Amino acid sequence: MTYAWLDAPATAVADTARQLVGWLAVANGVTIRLTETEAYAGLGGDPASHAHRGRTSRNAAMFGPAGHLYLYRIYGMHTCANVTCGPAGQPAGVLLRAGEVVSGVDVARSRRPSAKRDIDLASGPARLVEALDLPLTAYGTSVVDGTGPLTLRPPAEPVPDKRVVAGPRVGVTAAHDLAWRFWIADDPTVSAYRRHVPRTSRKDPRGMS
DNA sequence: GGACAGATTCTT
DNA sequence: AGAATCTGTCCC
Repeated sequence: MTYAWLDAPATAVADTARQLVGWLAVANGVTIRLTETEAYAGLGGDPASHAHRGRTSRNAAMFGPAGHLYLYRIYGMHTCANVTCGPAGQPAGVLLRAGEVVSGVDVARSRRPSAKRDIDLASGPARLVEALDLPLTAYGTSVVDGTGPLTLRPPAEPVPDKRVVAGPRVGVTAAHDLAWRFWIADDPTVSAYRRHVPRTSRKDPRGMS
């Protein structure tokens, strides 16, 4: 399968993020309708991007062709999923921030025992990955040709523009002015927006003990 | 070699 | 508001 965004330049990553709102993410018996996405560029223009400092073993997938999984571990315990955009050599990606489980709810619940309500099953990037049970071994696999565990499918009807809101990215200080987060207005599965706040109490701030 | 902050989530 | 807990980056 081929889609227009697969051939879009990396500079169009925000448009791609917008388009992917409403798409279906299918993996391991669970289907999630994406309600929230976030765009990340790379070299040069986007200090918040993992690719901003150049290629590493972790972000290598972002430097590859579009339509592949860039998975990364965050805070030592959670995994987040991006879909790569742009041609090889031009890093860009769309973070799958949240979605609504539309099939396989029982399976998703068993993977997310802490979720109190169904709308909490995938209401965050790490929650979404856990609901889909995407292992790190799926790193770099295609999301459009069926060879990997995750497949992205377009919705029957695109989400109309008037239903999609754009705003600042979550948890990001750099480039705070960019409205590169997209979500469906009033959707209960959209992750709660939190202004970036530095971590507290990593160590005794006074150096006393 | 070491300190630190982070595209988070869950519990107090 | 704090904890769990790993890694790239920056600064010795």
